[in-house]
Amino acid sequence: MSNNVQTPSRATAFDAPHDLVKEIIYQIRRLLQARELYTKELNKKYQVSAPQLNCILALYENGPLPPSQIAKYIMVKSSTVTGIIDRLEQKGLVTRLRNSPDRRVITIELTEAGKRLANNAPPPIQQKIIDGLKRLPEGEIEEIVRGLTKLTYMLEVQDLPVE
Amino acid sequence: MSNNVQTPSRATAFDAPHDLVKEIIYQIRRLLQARELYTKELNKKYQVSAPQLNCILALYENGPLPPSQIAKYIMVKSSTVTGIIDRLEQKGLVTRLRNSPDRRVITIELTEAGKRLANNAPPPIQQKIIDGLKRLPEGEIEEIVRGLTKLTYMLEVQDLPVE
DNA sequence: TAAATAAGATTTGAATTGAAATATTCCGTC
DNA sequence: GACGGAATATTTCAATTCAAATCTTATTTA
Repeated sequence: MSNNVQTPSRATAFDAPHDLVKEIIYQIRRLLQARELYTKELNKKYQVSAPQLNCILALYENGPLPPSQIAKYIMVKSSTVTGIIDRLEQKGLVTRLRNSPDRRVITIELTEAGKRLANNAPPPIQQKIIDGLKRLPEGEIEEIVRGLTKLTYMLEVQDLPVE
Repeated sequence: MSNNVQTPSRATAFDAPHDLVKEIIYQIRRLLQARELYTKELNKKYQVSAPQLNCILALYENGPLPPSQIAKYIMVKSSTVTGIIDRLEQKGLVTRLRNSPDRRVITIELTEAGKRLANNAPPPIQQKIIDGLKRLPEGEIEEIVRGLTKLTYMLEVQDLPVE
């Protein structure tokens, strides 16, 4: 992936849809802030943050995984996963196992408490989005997906570096 | 805004567009990671991060502002702004002024170096989107805006809490 | 006027994030 | 078997983010 910083080229009067672009940037920033506020709230009420919850759900859906795999599922670097696992382990929700023939690999496994949490967990994003989308005709949902996909494609994260 | 964590209601087979919802969550996560990778790269090449740059641009476009106003422009809480200003001040790009009759208020002002940076600034993440969007017909851009707006509307972040 | 309240900025503390450096282990080649 | 490189996990470091608490200053109320 080429994530290169480009040479400055400030928008001019000739950039056709400049206001629309501003609107898009603005909406993206809103999405991200909503996400951030939600994870803080989650943490207060359930003592588990969104990244931690995503990690738990990845393990619940896929079985025990090494950190490198978790990183791919939840789309963060593996150095980030280490910290998340640390905190989940402190809470007794996961355990680190060294049971692979390859002794570089460790396996992260849900404890019983971790499985219980996975079953009763709040959704990893606002229920509002899920509920809101349920009320839309499938065509509109597809439109949203198309739009987002175009954006991520522009950002060249289609092929996220696997590290 | 009520951003409350709602009672768990895991999606079931009866949730029609479940995979599409997952796809949406996935794409949002991608947007976030793209933003994060970009800001690291920016920081390495220009010694200024994306939030710092956005702060500089907000000041450039609107003139000197107090931290509380900057927070609104770049959509973060004001305690976050304090840290950003600290680092910009250390780099000599902005200065804190106490020139308001209300002595609680401080004003952040660009230095000459700060103005130079604003003029020659590397593009914030926007530029990639701008360049990408230039190649799309206006109708598709509007589609993207519509989709994002629907999402943020669902989150009821239309009225982001001002703090 | 005195006390309570509000507003603006900051401090503190915890979590996330990724780059870079560091171990540890494995694997191929010599 | 020894060495060099690749893979896996971790550590370290700096930046961002927000909530909550704190400090200072204004404003309102009693």
